[in-house]
Amino acid sequence: MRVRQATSNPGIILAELTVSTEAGLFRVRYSVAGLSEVEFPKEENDAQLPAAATPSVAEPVKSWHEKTARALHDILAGREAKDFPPFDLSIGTEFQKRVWHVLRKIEMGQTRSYAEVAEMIGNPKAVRAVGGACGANPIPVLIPCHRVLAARHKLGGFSGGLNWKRILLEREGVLFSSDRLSETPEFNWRADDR
DNA sequence: CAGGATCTACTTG
DNA sequence: CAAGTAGATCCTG
Repeated sequence: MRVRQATSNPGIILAELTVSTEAGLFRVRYSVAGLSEVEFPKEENDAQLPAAATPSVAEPVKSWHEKTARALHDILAGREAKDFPPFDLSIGTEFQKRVWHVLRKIEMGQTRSYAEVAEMIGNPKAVRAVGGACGANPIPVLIPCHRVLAARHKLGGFSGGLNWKRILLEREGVLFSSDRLSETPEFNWRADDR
């Protein structure tokens, strides 16, 4: 099996929009199949573009984007996101898609270890490969790869920068072993820290 | 074939 | 307890 997807051209982007949050400006992309990519705010993007509210986009994307924005805000605020846009995960390999699918089952506030995820997909020894699949997750936050920790509740890694993983987990009230504190500079988004 | 967002089991300060 | 080391394992490009 494992037929190489010759069709379904996943690379074609219909629209690239942004979602403005207290944590910065997220950049998201849509294909014909749905949300295909979420990018964490970068310092450069923070110098917000014209991005005046909701740009004019055709209807499929428009409602998808509303859901994306809402879900993003909800999760960042520590609230359960209920409504998601369709996801286009066609760029992934079968293995990665299996992992991403399982990640979606980890509810807010919960965590799993890379080893546990490996077991969930029925490939208990592919622990390290699971880490790779998490890192390849094209839709972070909405597909909660940040809820996967290393053994003994250590933080583990994160492609988008460990600080984001910390922030997201803290927002969800998850406790983790202070792995390594270093790694990142000043982050000042303090969404009303109570 | 080399390299990772790992893990377990030691061994050392 | 924190921090290395070694070997095992498996998916990817």
